[in-house]
Amino acid sequence: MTTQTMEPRRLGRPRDTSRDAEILQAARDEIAERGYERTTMAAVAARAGAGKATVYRRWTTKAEMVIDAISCTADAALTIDRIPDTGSLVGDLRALRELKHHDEGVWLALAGLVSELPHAPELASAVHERLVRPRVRLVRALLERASLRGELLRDVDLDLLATVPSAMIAYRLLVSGEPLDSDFLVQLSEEVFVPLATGRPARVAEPLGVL
Amino acid sequence: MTTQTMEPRRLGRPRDTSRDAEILQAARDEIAERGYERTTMAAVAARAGAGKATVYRRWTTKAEMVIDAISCTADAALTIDRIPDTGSLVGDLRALRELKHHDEGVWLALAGLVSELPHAPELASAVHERLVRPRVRLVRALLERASLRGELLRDVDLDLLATVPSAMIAYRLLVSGEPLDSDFLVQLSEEVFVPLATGRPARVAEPLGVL
Amino acid sequence: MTTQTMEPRRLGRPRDTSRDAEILQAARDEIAERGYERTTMAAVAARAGAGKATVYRRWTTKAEMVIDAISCTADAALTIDRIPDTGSLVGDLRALRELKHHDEGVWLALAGLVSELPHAPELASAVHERLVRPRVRLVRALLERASLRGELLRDVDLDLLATVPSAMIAYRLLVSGEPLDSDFLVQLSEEVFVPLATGRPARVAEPLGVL
Amino acid sequence: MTTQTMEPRRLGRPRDTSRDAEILQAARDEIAERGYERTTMAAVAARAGAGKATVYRRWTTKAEMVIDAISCTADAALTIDRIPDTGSLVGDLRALRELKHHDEGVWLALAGLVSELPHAPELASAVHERLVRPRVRLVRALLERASLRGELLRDVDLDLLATVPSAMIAYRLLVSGEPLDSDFLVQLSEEVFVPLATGRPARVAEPLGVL
DNA sequence: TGCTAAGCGAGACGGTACGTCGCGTCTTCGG
DNA sequence: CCGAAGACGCGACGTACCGTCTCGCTTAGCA
Repeated sequence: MTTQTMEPRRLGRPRDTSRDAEILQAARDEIAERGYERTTMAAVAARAGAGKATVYRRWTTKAEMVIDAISCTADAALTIDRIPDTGSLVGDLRALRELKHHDEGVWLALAGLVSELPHAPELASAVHERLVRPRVRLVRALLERASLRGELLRDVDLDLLATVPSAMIAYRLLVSGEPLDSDFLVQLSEEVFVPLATGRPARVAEPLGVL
Repeated sequence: MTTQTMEPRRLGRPRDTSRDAEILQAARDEIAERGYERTTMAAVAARAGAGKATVYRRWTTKAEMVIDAISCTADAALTIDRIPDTGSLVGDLRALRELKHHDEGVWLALAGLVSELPHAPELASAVHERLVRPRVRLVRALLERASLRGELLRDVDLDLLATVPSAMIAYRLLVSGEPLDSDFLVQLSEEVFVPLATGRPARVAEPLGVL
Repeated sequence: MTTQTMEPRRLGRPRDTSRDAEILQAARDEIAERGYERTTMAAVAARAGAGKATVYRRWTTKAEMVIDAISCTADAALTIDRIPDTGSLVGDLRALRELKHHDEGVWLALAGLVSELPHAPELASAVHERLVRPRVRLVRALLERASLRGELLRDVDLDLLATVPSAMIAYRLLVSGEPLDSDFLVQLSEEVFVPLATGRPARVAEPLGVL
Repeated sequence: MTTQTMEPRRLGRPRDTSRDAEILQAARDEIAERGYERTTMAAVAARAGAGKATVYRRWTTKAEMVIDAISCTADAALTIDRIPDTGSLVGDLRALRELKHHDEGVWLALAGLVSELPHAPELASAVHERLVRPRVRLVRALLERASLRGELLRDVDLDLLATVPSAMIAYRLLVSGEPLDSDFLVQLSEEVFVPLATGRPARVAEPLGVL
């Protein structure tokens, strides 16, 4: 047995994989400029200097393409390894805030997909797997780290707790339409998330906003 | 007594107000069946046995119509008056849960509007005023009632806190796609919201539904 | 019984029949400028200030539209009544040449349809009925007029004979690509058609070209 | 012996000239089945078991390929040498009819090219040279042979006359859509062409097919 | 009672995005 | 270097939906 996969040795000209990234970048740019709804497949293709067929060969649907576009970003690969252990949950979160290049774009692009999710299970699972889960998983990892330190309340449900930041951020961007300024992020972290996890009240005396 | 408004005394056939409710019901049905994106003004009109002009005479936009459709429901008018004062925040929330006829429909319809909000300020404020604010306001009223009882932590930000339940519910329905079962609502209330507001950990001794 | 037709009393906004002519004119203009192949439905619609749907509502196919476009012209309605009886076949043809506003456009548009005819029977019969037959019928009527005068040979097949001018004109425009100059038309008439019909040789002594 | 041309001695694998004929045959088959418009280069290549590049290496355009396809047939090489001198024009034409393997296919393929001719001069001249001229030239040669015999009218224009059969055949196949049955060919020859050339009426005593 | 203006169902209108398909070129691989 | 396969840029196709406009009718309220 030569190869472990049964792929039948692709014939013909292979996909130009460099076009993938260029098209996804064009998609991100269009979405950033015009929003999901007003983003056109033709415009994405034109911006990437590609034909529409080249786009549709890769993604059969605008939604699929957008998922790839917004999940293939640097900070999508944000893992617990890149968050230094500062010795406390509140410190770790502060470190996380400094790392994150404010991924508003991801959430705003998600806005356009939300209406499709209930009727497109594959799309929903892709969104979940690529966009939602990584963020929740990272928070959960921080909670587990804090748990090892003994910072957490005994009986708290980590799975539920880990969704709180994503929920609050999504709500602020998608529903109430306010920006993700750092005041909000600090407040979310130190007045909501940490007290909830540790059972200790927020340290209100401390000046808000590291940045 | 003349009319108090300067309306120039409408001539001609008056609008048939009974059509409003029928159209809104048709809109709700279509949205429930097909989702916001796939709902067509023509389909709503046809389902209501009306012409498109009859619909557009009342709402200039699909989004506006949908807002009316989903905000004109019984539990949209839920106010603090209808929540009995049970003597504790956790009890009040339990009463609220019993009152609420699970307004999933409202949130799912909201899903379709989310993508338009960043580009349609009027729509955004309508959504905010009609859908979001009433729910947040109700929660805030419950918090104020609890505050008078002395249940709350001194320095908690009521405005931020009051958005937590809406945020968690929106996230569950719109983003993670899970249903609003009562286990979740109990957990949200008693493991997240109440501890956050009062600073006291969840009453873990009490059975929390199935889990 | 009220009306003789069973038409069910058309509902809704009636077609704006004035758009028909404007679209057909736009189609003729586009075809004249760019040729049949390069004429686009979108371009025709845009030139007519119409939407594509308005065009497709009337003609489901480019070919159908073009047939209408080229058959709804003034000289399409050319009948024997408008050809004065000059007393001889050759004179009648001369009168015909003066009447005809050189319908090259019709034939050139036909060029684009020719490739579809063998596979589209409806199209073929439309082309035949609207474009070909009227021209052949006119010539045949002139032949019959000449026959009453006793100009014709006894045994000539009028049906076949009547197709000769159309065939020669089509061949010149579509196949050999030469223009329909008046020398050719005179020669066709006086060296080919009249001798063929009457059995008398062309009158070569006479100077060619009335015009 | 070196090559007589200055071609720089082609390197590498020589072109497989057997593919030419296979591709042209595939092209003819496709055109016969689907018509020129609906014939696809990809389909021709696939039918020939070839890649599109193999096709385009030989002909830069669908039209060019089709011209080759339809001009590389046996009776395309029909010359005056193969028409026995029967002693009369009408006899020579009868001999020609017996030789010709009814080249309907050529004319039907031409149908698809007609629409391109006005905008593609090279294509037009190729069509003219390869398809039209040989047929006209053959007829003209027969006319010249008849002229030597003294059969023709003195002042007839041979160039114009020689196009009549092609024009009538093209018209019948491309425009009126009727088949090239032998009745028509006989009538064309003996009631139209010969009388026109010789000035003598058709020999009506002889039975003309069915009619 | 009849007039009049606006409401009504129906559907045509100008736009615009969609996803598909064909053309003619280009790029990879194996022979 | 050829040949098979197929990706590429381009752009037309025909469909669907949006929000507006227009048709002929119905229906209230005023005269």
